[in-house]
Amino acid sequence: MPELPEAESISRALDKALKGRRITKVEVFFPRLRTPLLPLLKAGLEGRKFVSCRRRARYAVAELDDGRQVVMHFGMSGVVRVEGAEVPRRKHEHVFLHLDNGKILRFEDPRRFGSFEVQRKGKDGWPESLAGIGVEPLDRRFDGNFLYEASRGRKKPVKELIMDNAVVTGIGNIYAAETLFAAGVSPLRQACALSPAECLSIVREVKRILRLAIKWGGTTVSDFKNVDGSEGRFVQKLKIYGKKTCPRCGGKVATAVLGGRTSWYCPACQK
DNA sequence: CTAACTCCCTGATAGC
DNA sequence: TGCTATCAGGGAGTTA
Repeated sequence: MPELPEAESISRALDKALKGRRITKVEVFFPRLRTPLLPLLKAGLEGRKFVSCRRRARYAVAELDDGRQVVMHFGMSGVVRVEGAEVPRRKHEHVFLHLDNGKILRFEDPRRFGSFEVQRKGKDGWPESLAGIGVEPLDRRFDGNFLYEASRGRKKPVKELIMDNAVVTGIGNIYAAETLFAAGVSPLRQACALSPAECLSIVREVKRILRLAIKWGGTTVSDFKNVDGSEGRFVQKLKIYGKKTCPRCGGKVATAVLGGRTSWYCPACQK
């Protein structure tokens, strides 16, 4: 499932594949994903040229030469490819943007949790629809002090706090679990009970693990594929997510449901 | 303001 | 073997 590192891999690949390419035709094969797709047909995209693609949170944001942005979210099962018309349309490919080099930007999403929209650019250079979301986890502003301040007065479990996109963006279930295991902090701990040192440790591990995962091309768990069809290799590096025994102490890994998501943790190593 | 809930969706897998 | 039930997940929305 695409999380931040996957969105980063995709955005980098799309930046190369789309830069300078003009859209020649738009096709939509399903009325909506998480949001309606039909507005794409009326957006006047034909003739527009892509100038870049960058990541924000778990979105890939491809900018057009008129200042608007194609904003993609991959949900659980979203896959974007750039390939030719000789490949028959797959069952769950919902959007085609034909390009002036004969290739097609194709968006596939069987579970339709993703989104594919055209947005106006806001004052901060990012889509208006993303205004007000939290800080990027790899930004300098996300530091131990930031997390400590953000956790004051918050009684929810720390795992839910670091997965809250209004606080810090793009940390999904897998990376939250891996981070808290590396930091030795239980996902169940109330955020307001964290010490400054624990906040610093969590922040450091978030950054270390996300950078490592980006380097490894993301995590392939079931659905994720890179733009070139390759699978992320970070899955080989997972230490706690989906595991039965703790790689550190050999004890039994526990699970708990937090915020509707299964959390894996070692009760002996994470306090 | 926070917290706790629901909903959206398909495919893989488990169980009978 | 073929059915049904369960689970996976992010983000938006609602309610208290």
